Amino acid sequence: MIVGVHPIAGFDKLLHYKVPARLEDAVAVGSLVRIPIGRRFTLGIVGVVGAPSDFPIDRLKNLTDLVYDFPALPADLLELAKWMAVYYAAPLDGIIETMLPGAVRRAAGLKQEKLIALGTALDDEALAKLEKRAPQQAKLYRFITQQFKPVAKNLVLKRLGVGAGSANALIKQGALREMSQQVKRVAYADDFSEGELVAALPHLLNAEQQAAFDALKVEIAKDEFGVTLLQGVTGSGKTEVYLRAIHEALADGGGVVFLVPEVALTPQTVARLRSRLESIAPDHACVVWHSHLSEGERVDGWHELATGQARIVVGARSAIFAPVQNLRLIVVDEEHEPAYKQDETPRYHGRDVAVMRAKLNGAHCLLGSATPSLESYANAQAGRYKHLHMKQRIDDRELPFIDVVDMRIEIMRSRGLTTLSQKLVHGMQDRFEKKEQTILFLNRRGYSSSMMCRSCGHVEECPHCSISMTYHRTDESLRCHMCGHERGAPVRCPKCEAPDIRWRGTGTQRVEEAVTRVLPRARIERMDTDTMSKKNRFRQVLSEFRAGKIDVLVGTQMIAKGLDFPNVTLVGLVDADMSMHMPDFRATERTFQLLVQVAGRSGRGDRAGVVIVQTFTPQADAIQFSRHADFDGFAEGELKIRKDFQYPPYRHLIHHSFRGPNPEKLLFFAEQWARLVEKEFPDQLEVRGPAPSPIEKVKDHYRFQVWYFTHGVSRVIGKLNQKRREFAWPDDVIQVMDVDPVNLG
DNA sequence: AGCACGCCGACT
DNA sequence: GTCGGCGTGCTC
Repeated sequence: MIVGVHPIAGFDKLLHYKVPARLEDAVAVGSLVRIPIGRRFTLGIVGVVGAPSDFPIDRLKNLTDLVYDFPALPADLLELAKWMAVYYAAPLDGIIETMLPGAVRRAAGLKQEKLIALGTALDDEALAKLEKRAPQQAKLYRFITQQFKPVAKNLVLKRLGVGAGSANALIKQGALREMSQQVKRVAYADDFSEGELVAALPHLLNAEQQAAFDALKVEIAKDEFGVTLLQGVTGSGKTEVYLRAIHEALADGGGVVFLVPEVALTPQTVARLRSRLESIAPDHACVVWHSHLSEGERVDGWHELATGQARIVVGARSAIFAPVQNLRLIVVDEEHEPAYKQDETPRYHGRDVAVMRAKLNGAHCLLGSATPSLESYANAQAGRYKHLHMKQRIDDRELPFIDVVDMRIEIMRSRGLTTLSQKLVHGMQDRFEKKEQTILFLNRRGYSSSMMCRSCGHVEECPHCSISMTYHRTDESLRCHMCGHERGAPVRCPKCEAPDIRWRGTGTQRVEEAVTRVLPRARIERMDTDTMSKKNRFRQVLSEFRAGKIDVLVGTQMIAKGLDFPNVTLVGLVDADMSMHMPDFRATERTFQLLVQVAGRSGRGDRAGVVIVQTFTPQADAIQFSRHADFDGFAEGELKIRKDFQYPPYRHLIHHSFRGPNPEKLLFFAEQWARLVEKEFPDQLEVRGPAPSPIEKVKDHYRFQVWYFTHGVSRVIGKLNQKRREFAWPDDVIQVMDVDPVNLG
């Protein structure tokens, strides 16, 4: 029997090995095996059974060992890994590595045992000397000389009552040899502790939940691939629908993966979910999977799933790689969350991988969100996903005190450039007098301005990137900070021809200045990348703010990192719409939500915390605020897009980086790349900015980068990989840095 | 990733 | 003459 193995050794090539007769029955596709490679040993995953086509069979080596007698990377995960390698232009071995828990990669489960055997034999004289000077050592030595094969070190020492020191001394002088061998660990004792079974009441479903569940039940019963987008406002009880669907899949004998964003994996959440799931399927343990588990815990859970003792896993992003058998359902909660994206190679999106894994297994994938991502929404609109709605809240709670200020009116009133509305200014002054605090949020740093039409609200955006163009005073131009697109600054509005163009100063610096003007005695601190360059500054400012030494904090996204400010009773979103024009508007949305929570928590008696939202465009009417708690109390206050909000169409922004040690070679790649784009992708690919970018030196290697937009990621990357082979580019020369959906209005 | 091989400058 | 720098290529 001959098998092809993917080594986990830092390179990406299928190597073939002969399988020793004793292992033939147990080795199969997906097995984790130990292989000799060069003069060392590593682990590898069996990828195919069969002889190589381009390598002489008589030169094949034997594989050394089988680590587990079950497939460590089941066929579906191996397929998934191959798909990911193409889709994310990442080396396959790296992907396989991320799919396996670290301990498994190091062949844990195999206990190391030290053996000792005879080394260079001592002559009689030396033995006699030893006998006299070190009787313990002599005793051990004599015992070993009587053995036919190496013996377990700890066993022998215990039997003979000899200390480890004696053995080590003999080993050191060469009379004995020490070696280690791996021993199969005894199967895990099934001792998962009975978590207090929190009263796991089967909640009654309301009409909407029931309708959603009925629809899902049909989908799951089909036993074929499909995706459902469950769009339900927060508090509409999505979780209960998930649980019913999971029950359905488990009852069918299937396996389930339940993904949640990492932040949602609090101990309470996990405990509650776990007790509910285990009451649904009492025979099957629920494995919890996240980055804070100890290595042992993770291996145990992995083992239970891989052997079929457990059929359901709840976890963050990487839980999508759990070796769940007979997969029938994957649930991705809060599918829009950016936490599903991995920011290191291999860069992948947990939700997209989930959809693909469902496809490979003929399973159903359920995506849930109150505010679906653009790509999921677009897929639902296009009919590729089934779209379910839940619009009704289970319990209506009071709304936070949220004021939306129309800045167009504000500007007319003040007849000039306005950064802070009257309402916000009065609010801040009031807080200052009461010794309470204010946070002003604006996700643009610096002093730069953007152009905006005063009569129609039009914001000039980059035609390629959809971000607002930045005004550069030096040469009277508008520039895109993303792709470098440039045009002369217009005199009248490009849309309605009105001459009322306003150059809005919306950077944090300008906000800080404005606050100083209206609150001259207040202590103001600005927090953005410009001011936080020093390492400890960030923590220092946050702790000072918390201690009340700062009255007003002006900041960008980064203030969302330490949001525990009980004395903040006013939050100002200085420019709500500009934020919504940014490509990463969801991150901004998230910051909004967190800030609304801050205000929601800090009410004073009968006086609720206040959020003042400043906005210029009618589009902001689509922004709606609400305050309520989800099932786990995770969201206390939330901003969301109103349900009839029109999602803009989207494309993907792809960022590739080409790297290598040789600049001349890289230059050659760059030229080939340019020719490739010209010839192969005239309509699918729109390369932006200098393409390719100049070659630059980074640490010990060189690189150039390319950004482009595309409607079909897999098509383009597939083509690119094909060309890579044709051009004989090295495997690792291309790296996908990022694949991001971009909204283009 | 390791490791060998091979091609050039420095030097016990 | 050899030692050793790293650039290049291979590992079944």
